[in-house]
Amino acid sequence: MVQKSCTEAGGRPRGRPRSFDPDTALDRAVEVFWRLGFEAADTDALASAMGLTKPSVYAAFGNKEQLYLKALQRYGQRGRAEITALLEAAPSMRAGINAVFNHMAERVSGQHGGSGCLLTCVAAQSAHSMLPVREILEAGIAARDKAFTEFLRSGIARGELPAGFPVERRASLMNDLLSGLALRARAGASLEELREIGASATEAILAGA
Amino acid sequence: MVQKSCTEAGGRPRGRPRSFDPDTALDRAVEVFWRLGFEAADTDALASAMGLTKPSVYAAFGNKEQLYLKALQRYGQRGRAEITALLEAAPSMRAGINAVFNHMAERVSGQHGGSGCLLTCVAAQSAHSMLPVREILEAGIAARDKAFTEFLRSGIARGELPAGFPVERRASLMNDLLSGLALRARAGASLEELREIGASATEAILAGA
DNA sequence: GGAAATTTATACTCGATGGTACAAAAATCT
DNA sequence: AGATTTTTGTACCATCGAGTATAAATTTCC
Repeated sequence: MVQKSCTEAGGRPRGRPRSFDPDTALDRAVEVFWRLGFEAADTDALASAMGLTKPSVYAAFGNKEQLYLKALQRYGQRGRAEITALLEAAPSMRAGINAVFNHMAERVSGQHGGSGCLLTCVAAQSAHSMLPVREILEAGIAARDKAFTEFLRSGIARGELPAGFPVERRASLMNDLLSGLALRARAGASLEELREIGASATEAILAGA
Repeated sequence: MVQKSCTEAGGRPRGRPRSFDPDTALDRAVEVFWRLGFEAADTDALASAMGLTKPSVYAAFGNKEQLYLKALQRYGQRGRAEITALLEAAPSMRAGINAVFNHMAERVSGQHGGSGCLLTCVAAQSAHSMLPVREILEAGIAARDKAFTEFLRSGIARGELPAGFPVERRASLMNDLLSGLALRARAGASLEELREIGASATEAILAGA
C-alpha cells in the first residue's frame, strides 16, 4: 500500500483541480433559494447562478436537496455568528438588542439577497415535508433562544438588569419578534418600518429593566 | 334578447348542476396547500383531496395559481373573523389577548390542517415570486395590526389601559409575536410550549398597563 | 512521458406535472 | 320531446426539470 502521498496538507488531491470555491458557490445558491424557495429554484438556474455547470454542482454537493440543506446550514451559521459578534461587542443591553434588530432589518430588507429570512420565510414551508429542514429550523431557533438568554443573563451579572429579570421569556420574545420582522419584510415593509418595529421591540424586551 | 329566465334567485343556472360545494372543496385545498406549499401541492393531489376531478377544479377555480390565491384569501378571512369574534367577546384586555394566543396556538399546532400558519409559513415564500400573494400577505398583516389596535384603543376607552398606552406599537408587537408562534409550531414546538409563549407574550403586550 | 484520477462540458433521458380534448351525463328552456 | 347548456370523467399531451452518460480536459504519481 502506501500509495497516497497527499491526503494531508499541502499537496493537491490528485486529479483535475476544482475551478471554483465551494463556499462562494454555496453563497450564490443561498441567494437563489432565498428568493425562490426550494422547488421554484430549478437546478439550471442554481448552477448558472453558482457559476458552474450542473454536473459540477452534483459532483460537489450531491443533489438538490443536499445543496438546499447545506445552504440552509451555511445561512444559519453565518447569521448566528453575526448576532453573536454584535452582542459581544455591545456596550449595553439596549445597544446590543438594538444592534441586532437594525442588523436584521437590513439583512431582511431585500438589499442583501432575497427579502425576508431564508429560514423564517422559506425553510418554514419545506419544514413540513423535509424532516432535516425541520430539524435545522428547530436547531436555529433554539440557538438564538440560547444566545439571547445568555446575553440577557450577562446583563444581570453586569448589574444592568434586575436579578429577577425573566431572561428566557424575553429571549424567546426577542426571537419571535425577529420572525415577525422577517415576515413583514417579505410582505414588502420598508426599511424604515422595519427600524420602527425594531425600536418598539427593544422597548418591550427590556420592559421592567 | 331576453333569453335568460333564471339569473336571479331560485332557478338553477341552466346546464348540469354542480355536484359539489365550492367552499368546502376550497377548504380541502387550503389544507393541502397548508401542508405542502404551492409547488409541492400537485394538481392531482389537490383534485383528489377536494373530492373532484381535475377538469372540475379548473372549471371552478381557473388554474392552480388562482386556486391558491382563493385558498389564501379564504384562510385569511376565516382567521380574521375568528380573531375579531374572540376580541369582541373578551371581558378584558388580558382575556382577549390570551384568547387570541391560545386560539392561534391550537390552530397552528398541527391538529387542524397543517402545522404553522398558511400565511406566515407558506405564503411568505411565494410572496416573492407571485405578486398577488405578497399583496394578500401585506393586507393580512395590516388587517391584524388594525384589529389589535382597535382592540387596545377600546381598552383605553374602557379605562382599562392608561391614556398614553402605545396602542399601535403593542398591536404590531402582538402581530409579530403571532408570527413567531406560527414559526415555532412549524418547527415542531409542542402545544404546551406554544401556550407558554402565549402567556409571556400577553405580559409583554400589556406591560405598563 | 504515460497511466491514473478527477473535474468539466455537452447533450441526453425520463418521469412528473400543469393543463386540456372529447364524449357522456344531467339539468333547463321552449 | 328535443335543443341547448353546463358539468363530469377518462385519457391524453406537451413541457419542464432533476439527474446522468460520456468524452474531453487538467492535474498528480511513477
